[in-house]
Amino acid sequence: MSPRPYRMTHRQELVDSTRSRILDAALAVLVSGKPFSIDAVAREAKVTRVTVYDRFGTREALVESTFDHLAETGGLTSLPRAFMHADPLEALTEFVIIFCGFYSVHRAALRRLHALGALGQGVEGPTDRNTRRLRGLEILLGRIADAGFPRARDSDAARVAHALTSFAFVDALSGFERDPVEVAPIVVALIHHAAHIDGRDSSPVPRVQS
Amino acid sequence: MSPRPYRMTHRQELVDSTRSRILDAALAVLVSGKPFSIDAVAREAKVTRVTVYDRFGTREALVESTFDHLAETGGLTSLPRAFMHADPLEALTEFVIIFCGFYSVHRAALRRLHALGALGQGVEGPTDRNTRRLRGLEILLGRIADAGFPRARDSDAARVAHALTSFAFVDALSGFERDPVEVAPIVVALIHHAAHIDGRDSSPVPRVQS
DNA sequence: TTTACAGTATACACTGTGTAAGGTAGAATA
DNA sequence: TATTCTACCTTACACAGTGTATACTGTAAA
Repeated sequence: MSPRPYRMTHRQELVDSTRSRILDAALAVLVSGKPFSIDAVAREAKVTRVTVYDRFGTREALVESTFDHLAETGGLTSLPRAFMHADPLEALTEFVIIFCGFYSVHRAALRRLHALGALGQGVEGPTDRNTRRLRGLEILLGRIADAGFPRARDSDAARVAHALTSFAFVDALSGFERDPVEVAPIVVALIHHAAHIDGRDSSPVPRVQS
Repeated sequence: MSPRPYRMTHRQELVDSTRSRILDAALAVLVSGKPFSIDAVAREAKVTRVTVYDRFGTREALVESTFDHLAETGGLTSLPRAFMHADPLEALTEFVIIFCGFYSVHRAALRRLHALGALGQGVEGPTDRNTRRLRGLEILLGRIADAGFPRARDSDAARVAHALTSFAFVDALSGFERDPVEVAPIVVALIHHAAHIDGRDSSPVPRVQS
């Protein structure tokens, strides 16, 4: 009665392709402005509603997966480049710019995605997606601390930087007429202040740019 | 055929009371975590679903009214007090504290309310609720500019302060363990920096506190 | 050739939305 | 006091979306 072993190799590609077709469809529906229903997603993906439930189980899980899919395919892949700068301050700037660009491109989708996520009555515990940005900031601020701004390692600094680089804040700061990438310099300046990088009261004298 | 004139005096009180009973019920449902349905609100208000539609027309309008109801009855009434401080810097601090307190008390409701508002496919144009906070900040920053920090009147300053005092940012900054009122000092400090109140490069010398 | 599995087609129970029609009680008028 | 107006109720209906169950089809894997 034990089922015959069955390892999927070539076939897994088909499965994966329908999966990402569904996720792309979900994004398309989000951007379109039409109400986000499983039915609309399924139709857009040219797939049955049942298949969507089969892949993702619940509506909430589909939203979660769409979030991740967006992060993986939406432009955040260039993020490691930010960590390769020799100058940690430049690295931080690049980091912020990449995120603002990401927010800019997918603004409509992200707004609805965040709203849908907040409505799922889940306590919205810290997602790894969120903590990943926080970890990145901690690393960059650590390097900045090593470069002569020791207070950048304050526990507050990373927390504040995390909130300042959140989609919610960048979106609010951009308002209706501005593009998120335009406000990146403001975000960077605010982080500098929060991490005491603007040289007001950091004990060692910051490096003077020649 | 013209209807007899009918001015409601005493009766209007009853109408208003059911109206606010519905709005209180809406808040209760939001806080409870149960899905926000017209049905749940009606049951909580001991009123028929039809009555809710009668009062508010559509679900979206109910959400909007609930937002306003929260602002009117939820603690923002003490806001004028902030404008009575002689010292505009203290006024700004009080302003921020009042909003953070408001966010703190109604955090759960505000989260879901914002999510519901963002899902209403309306373009989410600037609500007066939002612009009212912006106007308040412009006034306070104007006074601060008059008090010796001219750059506080920069157009950017108010915009940034507005984003920094948004529920979205304060909520993100508070995270899961902190209370929104605790982060008020951080918000104030960031606004000071955005408005060049921290004395780094404002042309006239700021007042020295004796 | 046979089995396992992704995906389809269809149907059902359920919850929620929004509207319609007619009834009741009580305040506002005459 | 008798009448009219109106908030609110009861019931019902049409519709859209969610989530699950059942039986079928095509194809990759054994």
